[in-house]
Amino acid sequence: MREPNVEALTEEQAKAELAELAVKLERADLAYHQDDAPEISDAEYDRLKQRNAAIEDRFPALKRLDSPSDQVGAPVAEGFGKITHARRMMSLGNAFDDNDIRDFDRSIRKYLGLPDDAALSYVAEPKIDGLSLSLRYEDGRLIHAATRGDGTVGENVTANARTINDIPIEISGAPAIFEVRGEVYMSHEDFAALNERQEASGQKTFANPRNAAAGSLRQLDSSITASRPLRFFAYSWGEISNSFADTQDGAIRALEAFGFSVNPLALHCATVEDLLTHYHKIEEQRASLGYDIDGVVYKVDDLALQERLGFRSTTPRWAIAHKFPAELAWTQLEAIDIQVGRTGALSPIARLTPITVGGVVVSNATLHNEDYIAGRDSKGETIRDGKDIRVGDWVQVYRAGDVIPKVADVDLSRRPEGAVPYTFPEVCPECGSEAIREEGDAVRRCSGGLICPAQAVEKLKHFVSRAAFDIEGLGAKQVEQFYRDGWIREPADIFTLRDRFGSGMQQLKNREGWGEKSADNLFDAIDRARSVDLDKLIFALGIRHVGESASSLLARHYGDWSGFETAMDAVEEGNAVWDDLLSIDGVGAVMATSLVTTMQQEAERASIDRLIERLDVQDVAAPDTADSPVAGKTVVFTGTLEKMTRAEAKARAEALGAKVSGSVSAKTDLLVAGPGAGSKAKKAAELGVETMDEDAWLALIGAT
DNA sequence: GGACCTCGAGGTCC
DNA sequence: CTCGAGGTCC
Repeated sequence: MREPNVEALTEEQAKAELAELAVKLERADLAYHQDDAPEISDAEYDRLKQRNAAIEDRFPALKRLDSPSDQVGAPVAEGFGKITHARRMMSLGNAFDDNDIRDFDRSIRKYLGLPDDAALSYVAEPKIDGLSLSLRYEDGRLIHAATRGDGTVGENVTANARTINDIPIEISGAPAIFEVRGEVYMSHEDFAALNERQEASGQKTFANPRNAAAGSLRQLDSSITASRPLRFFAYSWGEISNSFADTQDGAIRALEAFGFSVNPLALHCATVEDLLTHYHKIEEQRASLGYDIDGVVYKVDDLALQERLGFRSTTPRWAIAHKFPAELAWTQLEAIDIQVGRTGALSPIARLTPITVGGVVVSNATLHNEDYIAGRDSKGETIRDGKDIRVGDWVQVYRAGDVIPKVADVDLSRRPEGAVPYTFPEVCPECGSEAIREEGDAVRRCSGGLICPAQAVEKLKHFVSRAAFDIEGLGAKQVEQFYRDGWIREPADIFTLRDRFGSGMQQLKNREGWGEKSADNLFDAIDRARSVDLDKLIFALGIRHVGESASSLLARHYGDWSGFETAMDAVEEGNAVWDDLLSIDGVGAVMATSLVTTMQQEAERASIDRLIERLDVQDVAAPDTADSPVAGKTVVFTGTLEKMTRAEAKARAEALGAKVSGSVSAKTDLLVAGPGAGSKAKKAAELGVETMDEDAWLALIGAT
């Protein structure tokens, strides 16, 4: 098909085509360099490049930061499209010993209101150490495949998933809409062979099968993925158009019948003790399985109960991962360095003689805080038998959760002569200000505030981060560079960058990696960022204890910047504004104090005022209450609930936007009364509060 | 006491 | 992106 003349393109078409060209050219580059097997002819490649340049010439503003025409410093970006999961992909809670599992069973019984001796069965299966993938089938055909991503939005890796043998392109017998979830992994044998091939062809080898699988699935060129021996176990599902099983065990059998590989070690267990027996059996077989596993997953078998148990913010209540003990290794502690964070926290880092732990070379480990180094935990209790950590010591390290390197133990018999206990600095190593440890606080903090360069830089990094201003072309690295050069010292400086260098932009252009276009693009991105939602702005300020969710609460409460600002100016502990602030569900005294102290601190506030002048702050609308019959209502439960427990009733009501309270007052909108309701029902009647029974409530919220 | 959030940390890959 | 400690809220 012939493309339209460049002159005839609308800006929107041009943008779309540039995006397409970027992908095509990148694929071609990759195929050419990595594969020695170009996908398109040289002539075609040149034609695409020329067209890309022509469109960029006509629409200079549209030129991408990762433009294929830029030879230097053009990082690979957005190779994959995004897919929003129809159902969130959750992670699992972790357990580390048998007692954690008994607690898990107890808490489920409590939530469901089941007695200790009632039957409650589970399914146990190995936790594959790979990466999770969600496959969507419609009418039996694979529509797309998405990685987990942040759980809500993943990357579209459909083309790559199609190359995996264990993933059927068509299935039969499944519901019309069927999202299968499972784990992509690589076997030990295939991993070893792949690394041999990589080495033979002079390419870099992978540290472990997990990384090899992840790297292979995220190839932009699916022909490379096809050459990698990936496998897939199905174990779960997302959106389905109709139910296909009553139990977890039945679901696994059904997945198998539909044509998926399922793990042969999945086992239905009638009791917790059976789960633990199976765990230890799997642990014994671990080395001979032929693929990496990092624990055993337990799930409540009855799907109706899973439904009732539901989810916490990131994990289901009805499943848990029982992790294997971490691998340990001994190495020497060469030094202890101190890093200063955004809030001024001084964090000690162990510099270690590099050593391999769990398939990865570790050279740093966190030491948390000064008590941890001294051999005490936050409650003053002894850890590591009270042994302190000294520079020069031989220390045992492991990767907690198979990720974070930590120091587990110290070998006193090998302690070098003359080793002295570590003295934690009482002065900030970055700015020399006093570092103060508040009573009852585990961390020591630099008191320098804005004068501390480390804090200033970390605050700026936070300001431009993804969840805050998210300015394209201005990442952590650039911020550091700009700070060092004195161009950006506080957030407001970002928005005057163009004015300052508008005419003398030479300085920026002359810098390595910055062409005229990329500088222009940066300024355009900054201009776009001027229009910012109130919640993102509050979050960006980087106030201690005020994170993403608190910022959103505050923004919704105050609505616009002037409302927020007025309140912050007027608030005083104990006055009406203070009470109003604390009335926000989720805001307590500590957060409020931190917020108010910061907003009323002169230097800090002046900096914020300078910033606001440069911005166009967007109001935040009140939460959408349209789709829930009880949103915003205050509900009280009383009497015996027969179909659900208190905790369950509360969680469900809150999920629908209701506020659940313990006692009836004039503020109460609705009383749900079971049998045996007493004084509360009476009081509700006196106050004229609407009252209904459990069945009416369930009908109201559309549950059965 | 449990759930949730904030914060800070290191490691790997594209 | 992951995890865990510490802290907070309910």
